[in-house]
Amino acid sequence: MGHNWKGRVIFHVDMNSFYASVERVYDSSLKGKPLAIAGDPKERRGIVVTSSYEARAYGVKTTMPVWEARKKCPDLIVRPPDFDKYRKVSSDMFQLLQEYTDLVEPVSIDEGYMDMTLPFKQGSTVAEANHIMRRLERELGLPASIGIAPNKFLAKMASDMKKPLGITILRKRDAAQKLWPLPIEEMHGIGQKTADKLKKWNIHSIGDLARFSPVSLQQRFGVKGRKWNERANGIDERLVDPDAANEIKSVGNSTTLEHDEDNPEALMMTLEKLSEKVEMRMKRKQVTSWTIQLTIRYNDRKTITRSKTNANPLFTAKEMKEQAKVLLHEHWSGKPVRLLGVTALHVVPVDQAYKQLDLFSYQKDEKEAELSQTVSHLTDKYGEHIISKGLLTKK
DNA sequence: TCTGGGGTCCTAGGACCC
DNA sequence: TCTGGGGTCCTAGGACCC
Repeated sequence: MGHNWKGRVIFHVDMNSFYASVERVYDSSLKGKPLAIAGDPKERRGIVVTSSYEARAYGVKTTMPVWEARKKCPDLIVRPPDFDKYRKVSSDMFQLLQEYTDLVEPVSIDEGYMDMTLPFKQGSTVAEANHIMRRLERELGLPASIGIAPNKFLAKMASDMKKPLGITILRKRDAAQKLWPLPIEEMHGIGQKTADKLKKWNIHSIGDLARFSPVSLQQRFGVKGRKWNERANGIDERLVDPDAANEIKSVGNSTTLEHDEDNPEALMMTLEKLSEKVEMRMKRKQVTSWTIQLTIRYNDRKTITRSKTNANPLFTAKEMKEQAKVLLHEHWSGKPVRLLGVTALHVVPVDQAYKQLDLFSYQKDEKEAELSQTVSHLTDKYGEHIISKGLLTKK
């Protein structure tokens, strides 16, 4: 009965049909009805993003086209997604979780890990999870499921076991009974492609994976293969990292065109709009980037990406637009395009980029002209206060 | 008259440098 | 005269997740 000082207590909090639940908070007439959040079918974006449990009972599933969902469930109510609203509610939700511990790691808009090892005494774990679940429901109107386990992987698998409004404890010693019977597709991190490959090795369940030779798995699938074997055996050392979500790596914007497009002017115009949106979001996040990536999906769904890394960060929408246009000009086959995307890669905070640039230029005099140009961009975009912290004061 | 949009991580080859 | 080995960066694609 002594305190298990070696083990961790990890929660995985998973909101149930999050977007649909949020819509119901704002419009109570949607309660108890089959509801799907989906894009506009007229714009070819009509796929189901989330659906209520009432809709799921009819066979409505995520990524299903709206026309197909309506065929399965004629009374289906369809609402367009409102991501600004969801982001706001999501931030309320994480704030509530942070009342229990600082060690909250958001993994997506509607789920996160909590390291609950320290905040309270042994024995109160389930009560604490209950408290969180009830408050999410009462104060925010949102149903959630919580998985409790000694590590992230088991907590994640546990939160899936009882939905909606479920609390599931999954200890390492429960793995054989509760985890191993599950089909391999249900393991987090294993998708259809990998499942198909594993089945050729006669690995059909998580238990099969747990009992399989880790050496063989590593030989065939690399480090990933060994990790699958470990996780299937209930082993996962990854820490809950509250800062993980702040370390943005890329910012992108893409759109499926209303119809397949082969008119270069129309494509260029779309590219401009996409670049402007990316630039706006980067500005809001106070980040910059050296690399621009263009994504083209053709009408046969074949998708290519082409990227270019610059000597200097691309600060303005104009520069990003130019870069994206050059990439399109160089790499577009001329065939009709289904989707276009612009993504800034290798994203870093503006102040950090500025420091790197400073050091670089300090060492190379011939970069002086380029630098002062960049500084003026910086000044335009972010104001004097950023500049004054660094290079200009040195000069 | 199918299959969105936002991401992350990993792999692998080639260039380049020492 | 026929050539190593390590490290890093860049690029492209693939798999996966929500």
